[in-house]
Amino acid sequence: MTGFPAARTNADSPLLQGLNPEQRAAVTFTGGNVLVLAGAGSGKTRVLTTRIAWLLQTGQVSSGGILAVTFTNKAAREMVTRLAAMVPVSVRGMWIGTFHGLCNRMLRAHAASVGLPRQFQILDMQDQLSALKRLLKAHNVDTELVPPKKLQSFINSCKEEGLRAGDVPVRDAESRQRVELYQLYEQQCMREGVVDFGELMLRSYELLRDNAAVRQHYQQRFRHVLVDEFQDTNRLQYLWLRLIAGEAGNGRLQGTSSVMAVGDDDQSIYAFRGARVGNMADFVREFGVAQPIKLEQNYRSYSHILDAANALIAHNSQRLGKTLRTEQGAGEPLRIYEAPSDFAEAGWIVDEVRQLMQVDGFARQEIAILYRSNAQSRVLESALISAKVPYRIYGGLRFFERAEIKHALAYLRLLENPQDDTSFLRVVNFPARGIGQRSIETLQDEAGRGGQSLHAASASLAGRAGDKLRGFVDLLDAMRREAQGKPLREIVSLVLEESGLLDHYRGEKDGVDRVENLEELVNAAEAFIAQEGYGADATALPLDEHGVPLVQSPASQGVDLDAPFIEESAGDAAALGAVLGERPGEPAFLVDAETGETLSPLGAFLTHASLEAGDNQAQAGQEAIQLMTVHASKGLEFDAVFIAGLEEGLFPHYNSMSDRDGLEEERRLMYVAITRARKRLYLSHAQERMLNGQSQYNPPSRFLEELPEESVRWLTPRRGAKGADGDAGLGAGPSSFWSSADGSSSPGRRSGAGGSSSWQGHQPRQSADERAWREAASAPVPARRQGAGDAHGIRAGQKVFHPKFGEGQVLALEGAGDDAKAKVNFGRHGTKLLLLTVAKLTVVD
DNA sequence: GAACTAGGCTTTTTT
DNA sequence: AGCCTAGTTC
Repeated sequence: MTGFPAARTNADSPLLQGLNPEQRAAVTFTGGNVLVLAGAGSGKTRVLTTRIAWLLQTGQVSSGGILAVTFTNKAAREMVTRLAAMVPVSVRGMWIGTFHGLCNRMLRAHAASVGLPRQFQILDMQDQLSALKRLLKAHNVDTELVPPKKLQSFINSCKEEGLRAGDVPVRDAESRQRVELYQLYEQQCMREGVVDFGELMLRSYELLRDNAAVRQHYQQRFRHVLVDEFQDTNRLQYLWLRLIAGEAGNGRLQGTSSVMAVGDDDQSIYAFRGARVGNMADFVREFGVAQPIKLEQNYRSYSHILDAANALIAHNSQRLGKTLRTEQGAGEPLRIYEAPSDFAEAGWIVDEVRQLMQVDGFARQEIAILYRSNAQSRVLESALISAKVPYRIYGGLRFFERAEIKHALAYLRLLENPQDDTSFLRVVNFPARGIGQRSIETLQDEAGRGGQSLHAASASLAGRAGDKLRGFVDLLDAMRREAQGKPLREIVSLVLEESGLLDHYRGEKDGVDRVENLEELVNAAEAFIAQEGYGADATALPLDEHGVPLVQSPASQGVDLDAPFIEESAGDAAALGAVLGERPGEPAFLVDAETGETLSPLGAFLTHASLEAGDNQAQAGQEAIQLMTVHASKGLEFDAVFIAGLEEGLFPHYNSMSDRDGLEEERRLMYVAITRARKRLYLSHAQERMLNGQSQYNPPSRFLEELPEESVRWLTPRRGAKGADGDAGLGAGPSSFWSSADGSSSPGRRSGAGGSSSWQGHQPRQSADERAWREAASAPVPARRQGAGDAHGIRAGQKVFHPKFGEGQVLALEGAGDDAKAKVNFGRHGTKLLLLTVAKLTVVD
């Protein structure tokens, strides 16, 4: 590969300006494969993107020879953006994406060779679970004995290890059954033309392993492979990389390409989903890494924060070894606060947040509150709401995972692939069209007999059920016909209307948000088209979710492949079967030369929806405090960070405390949390916490003990020391608990530094809230009256409490004995007629 | 088929 | 406590 403007050698390239010696060594490494141990905040992404830019600029590789793999779409996007800003080369032609995104791309290009229909759909976890439930039902397997979720994680972990059902050893009847179900599930997926996430990876691996031509093609194409977050790779991903990097079949590595694996063993926090830190050591051995490069210079945090992180992680026994250092000053020590309750903890955090903003001038979006589990966000949220501090919460349902969106996507998938039974079942009776369980079971039996899809079987069903089912199928077929040739936006629109989804939600009293989301889906479709270049310009290349063309344009194949700054076109497509088809007046399609099948804009959009579930919060970009789990915070950084709920059992979590590996992963999680902070770090724990509906009294996290004395400051007397907190300990009953919680919110309690302004106005607010809280928490005492016996301590006009609907007023009573009912107005929840023998009603005095 | 209730479950999460 | 599923009743 020649032709780049004279390969400038190292030192004078502007790209290398400002890099420290280790970073520079990594960027310019030329000795084959290398492992980069990149500590938190050590400029890892910069090194990765600069290396790609440097490789291109020095003419060592053309853009088509680059393969860069990340774990999240966000990371891939970031890499593309930064790279585009760095070098004037088109990022098209480079393979930059997530493992799954790239595997998807590979499978689409070779669909016929891997035995998949070109328009195969991708199952997300939800879809997979419902497919499994259906399978279990069809085979009369007791879900008590084989919980669907267990089966799901079994299958997924098999795939993560690279194991097909036939490869899994069988020991006893139970494991035999699981393996059989794995096999049956696979058959079901193939029949329906769907693949799960693990399958994308596994099938792509098998393609490379079993098809020498394909393997050699990609091996020769990718001269440089870069892997981000290498500590999070699972076994299969490792094997996949080995093949890509030049392993010949089962033989040894031949080293056709150079691999740079970048990772940090101390930040490995995904073992629970198959990540294998051991891949780092294996990589060093099998890929012949002479000397790992360590990036230990931290550009993010003050030294108190780093000292704390280093001291904490030193408690782990299994490490490759690495110590972060910084040239920034000491900064302030970490502040540790003990609150009497989770409620008080939230109150304290909000006060500190306000002080950070008002007194210290921190920007809102530069403050993050981190916690171990999502359940903890509630208290924090309510404290922020009452203090009127805008916040943004990560996690939870994402756009494409919302029920109404999944429904709409199911209709769209059925247009694309009528065999998709999971989607069929999802919407066959939604909105309700009189097709009940019985009809569906009959249909499933019929389909099972003929080995047909539900769609196909509908034609041969007799009776009223058959008519109704045919009505549904006709509707789908009509929509499909109508969608023919229309732009994606209109297809989505017409499906929303004609499926009856919009009408359904418009008629629902809480349907406003859902209607809005559905309308948003139309916009998302349009944005997808605009961004990906479909349709609008028939000569544009179809792009995948990272703005990379799915295949090369035939027109570009005549271009000098080595010309500088020209879109690379290595021609996998031409070489291996896929060509870009363009028809006058129609959007570009991806065409499989072997089968002639096409991937339409709709197909591409559906793939996009599966692979990238979208943001979870609508109000992105707004200036707000950031709330998220520690897991979600990985890769981010903030000026000020709060880590809440540092209690034994919560962080470290119970389920991880029993073995050393689990505990060490928790400690790495804590390490990740600490290293998110640039300037300030606040740690807190509560003596009492409501968890799963009951109070828990947990001692402070052991991780607090593992921090160096010099770098922390306790704002409250350290546990064990005598102090004002003594009264709220373990033995405290409900009443003393609440009084102690109240006590904590009095300004006088605070031993930390000033900032009194943020304290004003806090006290009354919290007391009011706490009163409401207390009422809600103490009101229901279901044991007090249940059953018919004294059913009628209840009279009209009384105030009652219902565990679900809250407080309400009894409007009327009717019936008697076991049939006695009360009509109760629950305000916000409306008026309900409740059977007194059943409903858990309590009289409120 | 729809509405409602009872009962079980509950770490983290991306693709 | 809150969410989801299964079961019951109208």
